[in-house]
Amino acid sequence: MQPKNHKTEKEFLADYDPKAFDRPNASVDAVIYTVSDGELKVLIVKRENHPFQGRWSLVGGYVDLDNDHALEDTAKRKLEEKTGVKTPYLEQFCTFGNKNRDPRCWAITTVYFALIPSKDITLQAGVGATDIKWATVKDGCIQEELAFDHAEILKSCTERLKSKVLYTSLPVHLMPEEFTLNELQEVYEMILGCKMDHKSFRRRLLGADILEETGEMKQTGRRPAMLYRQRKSDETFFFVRNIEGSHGG
Amino acid sequence: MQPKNHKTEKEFLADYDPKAFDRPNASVDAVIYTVSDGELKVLIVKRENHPFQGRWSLVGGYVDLDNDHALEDTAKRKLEEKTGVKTPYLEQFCTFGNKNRDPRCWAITTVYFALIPSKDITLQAGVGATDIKWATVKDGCIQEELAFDHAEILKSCTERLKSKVLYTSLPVHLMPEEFTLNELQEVYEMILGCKMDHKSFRRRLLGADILEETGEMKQTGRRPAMLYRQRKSDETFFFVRNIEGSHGG
DNA sequence: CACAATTAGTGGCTCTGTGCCATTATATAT
DNA sequence: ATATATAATGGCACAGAGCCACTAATTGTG
Repeated sequence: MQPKNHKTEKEFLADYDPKAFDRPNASVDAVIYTVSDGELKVLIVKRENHPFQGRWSLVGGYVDLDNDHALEDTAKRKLEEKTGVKTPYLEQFCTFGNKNRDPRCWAITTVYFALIPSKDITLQAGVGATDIKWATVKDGCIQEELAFDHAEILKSCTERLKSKVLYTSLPVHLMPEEFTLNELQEVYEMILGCKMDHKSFRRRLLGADILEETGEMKQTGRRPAMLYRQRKSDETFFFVRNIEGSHGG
Repeated sequence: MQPKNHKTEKEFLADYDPKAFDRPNASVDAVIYTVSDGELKVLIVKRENHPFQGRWSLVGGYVDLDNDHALEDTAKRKLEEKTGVKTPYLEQFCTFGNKNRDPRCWAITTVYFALIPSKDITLQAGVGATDIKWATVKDGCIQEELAFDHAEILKSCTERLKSKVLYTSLPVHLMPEEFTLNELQEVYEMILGCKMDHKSFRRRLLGADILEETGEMKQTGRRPAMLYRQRKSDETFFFVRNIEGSHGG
């Protein structure tokens, strides 16, 4: 069959104008989680510009076509701008795209989620934001009203986080350098919203062989607890069985 | 803090020009799987236009800003155009975006994957394609050379499919209206590339309560086998434990 | 210095779901 | 009848989770 277009590929590319077509407006957002004061928190910024001027929103922005090599770089760049963290746990969650989510036009946003320890982070509002803070996540929601469909994004992203916590070692990425097993368990419980059995939890985590003893003990005022750290190979562990809540939780 | 922009949101929206900014070129692709002749297959089309004119590619295209309400509608529309199937199992897989994947410009594509039974499908090349066919997937690859980064997309998408098959009832969506448990098991084995134990498989699938007996038996020339169909509530079942291959597979 | 209180960690049992492999059941072909 | 092929079940072992009582180490109190 004879193609309609008689140009060579080279000629075609030379003549191509990306702005000649109507395409969705593409952006990147990041749901940045941490744990502090015994609560799951998410990073939000106050929007400097329209639309939703003055409203809180997730951290996000547009791809820098010259300097971002891939989508993930946009997410990493935004995260580093706001928190200074360079090597977070970062995972693509989902892409939301429809006609109504942005009052300006048909818009899509690729959402990443990040897990970072809360220590040593100094927040910076940076460009496009007049304020920045951690908001407490309860049942996938926060008190602050969010711009665009960000409340819905946060909700479904938190659902995804919860379901992955059932069969992975993800919460390890929320911990500081050194931590006790009970502290780790508390983070699991906080995310899942239910208590877990000590014995099962220890068996599971220690059996995964992803942690190593530091040799130091944490002095808590009661019986000291062994301190652990992540092993070098910081790959997420996938358990073959889901964990359950217990104690009627 | 006083915002720089003194327009009202209404004024801002009235003045907004989506084409004033450089954004990635956003598209949608679909990895459409089926099973026939005892093989896993994926739908590919031959490109009518530049770039990669004449090369095979995954089914895909651009969002119709007027008629597609959401990203998923674009995937559904493309799938129906090519196969006539209106209600496939369709799931968002991942969004690929970087500077180099399209020779024209910074491009992102949101990839969906679909599972459809092979019966009653008549393929239509449609607009933008000069040919269309099913290609056999082996180890996540097909023989035909694919345009853009579609080979990589197919590979990682097939990996995702495999990993989900370990703990879900997804393959049910590849089956015809009525099927035997052994036929379903063969599809599992084909996707995973290893044999499974009969007893475990039956226990698992029947225990999930997602199938119902039709009452009819399939006449195979040997002992007849019970025919099953999906129950009405066609939600994917998530097992709490992964299944393993066996028999040294 | 005994003893309570608190937190860390283990022992030992049951239960569920899977792996494994032998056995029974039902059809056709000769 | 007997062989053969496919369908389906029986029965046991094993891994990992739930459960709960127990031991261990520390501090505070009389």
